Amino acid sequence: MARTTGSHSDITRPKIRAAALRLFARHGFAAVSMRALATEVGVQAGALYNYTPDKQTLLFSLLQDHMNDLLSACDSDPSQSAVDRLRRFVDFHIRFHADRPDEVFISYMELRNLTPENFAEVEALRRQYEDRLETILRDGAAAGDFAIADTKIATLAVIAMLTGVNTWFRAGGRLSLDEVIAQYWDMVRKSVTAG
Amino acid sequence: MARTTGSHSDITRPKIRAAALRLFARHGFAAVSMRALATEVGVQAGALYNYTPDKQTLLFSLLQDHMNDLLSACDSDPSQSAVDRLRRFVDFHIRFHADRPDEVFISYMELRNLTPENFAEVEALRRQYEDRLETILRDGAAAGDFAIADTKIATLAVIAMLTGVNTWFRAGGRLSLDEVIAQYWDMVRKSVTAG
DNA sequence: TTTGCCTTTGAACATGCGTTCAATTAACCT
DNA sequence: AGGTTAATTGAACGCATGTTCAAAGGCAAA
Repeated sequence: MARTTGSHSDITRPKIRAAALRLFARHGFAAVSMRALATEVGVQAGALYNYTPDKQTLLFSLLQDHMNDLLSACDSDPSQSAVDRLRRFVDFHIRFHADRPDEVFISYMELRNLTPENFAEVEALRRQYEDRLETILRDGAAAGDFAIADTKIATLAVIAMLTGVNTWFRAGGRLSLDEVIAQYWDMVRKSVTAG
Repeated sequence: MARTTGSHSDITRPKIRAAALRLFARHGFAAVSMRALATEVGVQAGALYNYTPDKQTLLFSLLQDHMNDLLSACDSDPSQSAVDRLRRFVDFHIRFHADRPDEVFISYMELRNLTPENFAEVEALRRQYEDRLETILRDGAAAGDFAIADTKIATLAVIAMLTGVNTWFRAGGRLSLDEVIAQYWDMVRKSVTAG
């Protein structure tokens, strides 16, 4: 056999990316062989190399696209008040991440499996995202809306807290996403406001 | 050659654990071969099997010991006020974790490389630790000291926030650990208090 | 000095890894 | 209908993997 009926790059390419996302998230990048990935897609291992030069580049591409999606979707309207922008950020962050558990998981767990060059690129994108939040906190502190000792620490603390939702939240669980967001917004708001 | 001069299980055993901790944290469990580990220790791969039945058990043992250390070190004196106990918890958590970056990293990253049985055991220990914090929050909420909508969420949010320190804190950096703890305590306290 | 235990070596085993490529065939264009 | 391109197969490459084990030799007690 050779080319199979119905085979087309427009079909196979997204299947490979989806399968890689799922398997990398479930078992870890190093633990997923190209043969296992190919089996999940329904092709032989050799066929994968029509779509990626190597395994490393496949991982990098997934992480890079995820970070770019994140930055594109995160609008920061500087005309609103810092409090409103922070509220929108919390809502956006939790919702966006809850929608993409595999991407988020991989983006945190598999960074060390990137080559130094690829790591630097993804890390720069992540820092851009953190800067969006830090800008909000700094603007709010300057305006007297927030009481924050160190905006860099507060940024990292808030992001860690929000991203933590992904470790336990499951749609259809005890709490709806709206309820979760409401409580996190309450805690975030109080944590950066004068007590 | 066979047995080497100076070889002794009291020396080799801790060397293996230390090397495994370091390498697993740096490269990930799946990416570290038994031969690479043996090289780091200074023995041949076969010698490792005097100290662990297999690679999986070595990982499990490291995680289990870490969680037991954590639970032993975390005293919870119920005679104090909830606010004091929470303050002590924040201080303890950040300090304990900052002292053991490799153990903490592995405990979060390599859970999925445990067999289901081993995973369940480690997970149970982790839940015990979370329960310590939740008890503090629930007591404080009952006493009217805290304003918390859902103590389970608040528990997870606070732990995620605190553990996030490990992703960026380095001794000798811009801020001392005391300064970091002070700011995190400020944020945690405000986040669970009526605003 | 001899005896027996403790520790390590080094080779071997079967299996799996990422990657390459000529051959093969489906899909598309004219 | 025929020719070109795109997609896939399946075998092969060299090398690394976790684990086992007989042989060897350091160590401590008698």
